[in-house]
Amino acid sequence: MKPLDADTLLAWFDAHGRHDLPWQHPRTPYRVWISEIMLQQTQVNTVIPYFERFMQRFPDVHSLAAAAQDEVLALWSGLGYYARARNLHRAARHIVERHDGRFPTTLEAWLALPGIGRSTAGAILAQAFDQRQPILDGNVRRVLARYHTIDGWPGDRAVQDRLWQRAEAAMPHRRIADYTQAIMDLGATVCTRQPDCTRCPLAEGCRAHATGHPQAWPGRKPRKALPVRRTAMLILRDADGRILFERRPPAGIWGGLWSLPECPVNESVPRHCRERLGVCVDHLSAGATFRHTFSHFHLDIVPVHGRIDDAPALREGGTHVLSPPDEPPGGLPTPVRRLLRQP
DNA sequence: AATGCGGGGCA
DNA sequence: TGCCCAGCATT
Repeated sequence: MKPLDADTLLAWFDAHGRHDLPWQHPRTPYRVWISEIMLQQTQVNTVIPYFERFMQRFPDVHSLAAAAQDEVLALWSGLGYYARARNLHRAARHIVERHDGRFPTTLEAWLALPGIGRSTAGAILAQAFDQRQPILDGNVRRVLARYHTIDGWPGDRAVQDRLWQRAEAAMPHRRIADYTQAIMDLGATVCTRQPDCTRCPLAEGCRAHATGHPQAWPGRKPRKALPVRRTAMLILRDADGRILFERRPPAGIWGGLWSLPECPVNESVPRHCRERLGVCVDHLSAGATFRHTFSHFHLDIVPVHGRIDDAPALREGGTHVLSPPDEPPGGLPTPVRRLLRQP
């Protein structure tokens, strides 16, 4: 099978690709690394403001390694998949402690860092070090699955293996950093879910385009109906208007973030607060239920407002704190931020 | 409401 | 090695 033509793609990139992304100027290993982690599961336009704020606060790997996890998560708050931020922070410490603050230049060394898989490692080496390494992110997967009409869901091992083979075969021997950005840009701007083949430089050799139904690739993940869980989120204010925040466990959903105390919907809120939080609540009122959807379940959230004592006997050191709603003690999950914005 | 988006961790 | 897990934006 004929690989796609890298020269044609590079010519398109020179004329129509994205050359003004923040991590391209300057294109340092640190900036490329941070951007690649943020770009896992998250689109470019969403990432840009987070990237700018992150660079302001943590301009290099040393400042990141020296930071408290709370501060890293606070800057990540709203981006989702918070394990990325925890792994990024661990990786920064790893680089400072074991690589003397210098970035690795081999695939193996990057893969040894938490949060770095084959595609991310390839993207960093190609873009920051101009090494000839393939990548296979969602954009590239879409382009290659269509160009070669590779059937099946890319999550399947066999399908993934075929895509990696194509990704390797497509790499040019020069301008690898530009090529890597080019094929991602094509997937992000032209070969999207509803592709615009009239603007595609590769349409001529694309087998999916030839079928007239390019949107049929890549195959979709087989989906089940998501279960629904319910919880009450407690917005408990003291006399000064401060809110009771609760730190979530270090892993799992919203791991390491600050959130609101929760109460199972079939339990009495006052009793739950007394027994689990050690506070007395009154003036309870429920708000409108809203839905937050995770990848594998819906969470229906009932906001419950209440008043608590001036000096609650908070249990467990460090897991609970009273703070003004606009000055949370750390990063908050998106539904909690939304809850505190519109009381 | 459905879809897309990489990698970690565990059996 | 094959599952299960995770949080947003976009459509």
